[in-house]
Amino acid sequence: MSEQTAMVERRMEAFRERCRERGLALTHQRLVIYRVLAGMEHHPSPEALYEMVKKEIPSISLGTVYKNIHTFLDNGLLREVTLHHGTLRLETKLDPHHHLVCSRCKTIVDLEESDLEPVRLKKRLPKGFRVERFRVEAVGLCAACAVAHKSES
Amino acid sequence: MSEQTAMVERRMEAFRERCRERGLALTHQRLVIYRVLAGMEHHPSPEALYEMVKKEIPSISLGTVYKNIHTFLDNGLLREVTLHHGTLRLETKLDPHHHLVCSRCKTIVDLEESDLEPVRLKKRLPKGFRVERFRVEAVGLCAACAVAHKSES
DNA sequence: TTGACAAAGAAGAATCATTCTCATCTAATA
DNA sequence: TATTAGATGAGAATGATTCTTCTTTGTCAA
Repeated sequence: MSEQTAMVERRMEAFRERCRERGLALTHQRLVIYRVLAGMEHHPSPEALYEMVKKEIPSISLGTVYKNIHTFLDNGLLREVTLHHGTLRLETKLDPHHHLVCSRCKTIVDLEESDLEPVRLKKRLPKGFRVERFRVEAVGLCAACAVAHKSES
Repeated sequence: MSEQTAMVERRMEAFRERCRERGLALTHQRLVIYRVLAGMEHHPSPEALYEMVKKEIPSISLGTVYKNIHTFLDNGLLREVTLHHGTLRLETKLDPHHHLVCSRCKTIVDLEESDLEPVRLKKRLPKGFRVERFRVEAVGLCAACAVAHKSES
């Protein structure tokens, strides 16, 4: 069994267990969606995932893929690679800097480059990727949301 | 004159100059769009920007705002706060890690946390923001795009 | 096992963000 | 000031995502 297959198997096991814990039905569609996603090297869009899944379940609908993506995200079975897809956000400050992002209200505030220890790779990257700059997002809760969050839970 | 106003003025001056250099007409709409954006603390969406600009130019159309945003981006007058807006990207790898992002073909590849010197703030943040984790994007060109880019220019 | 019920799926309409088209309009410059 | 390339406004078109409705399927108690 290859490294890759073993990894997919491990993730599927975790998936099944989590679904049981959360009372999520283990439908054929869900198993296929998750397995396909776990087996992909890159980070597909819902549409791309749908195309892959259709090879195994031709009758599946795009809506089902979207609905399950959200179910999985809500249950910590998936991660979004990017916060703030969905709408363009703009800035006129052009010198290098980073951002604080509130994971609850999605507000973005600047973080000066000088407030952060310099970001550095430990070693050269394989694969010939040429890094031009590092973008850092400090994800967390803004003051207002931290308060709201505490009183919720 | 406040710090803030002075900063906006400086950006407007740079804006005017850049437009002249690039042969971009200095229309009333462009000046207002840019000034409003430069004066905002946060990082608005096109829709939010449009709402602000409409207070000064009620007849402006949303299409004009979008078109100018792209003109400004193309000419280095604005930055997108987030790459990858536009479509959700997913991953099943749940342990902390970062990403390499090709700015040309938008491919995303994982970067292990252990490949990077740990990210650290130099000092406590003001404003009571509570950081939960750092997300780092190493932005650059993948091997394939680096080659393509060289032969283009 | 079976049957009832809640959860999940399929299909397609609806919505939201963004882009495009095209008929005016205007900034730049001669 | 007249010319004209480039810019705007209005609204249609597109692409991504969500919603609605009806049908089907897992799950669980009997």
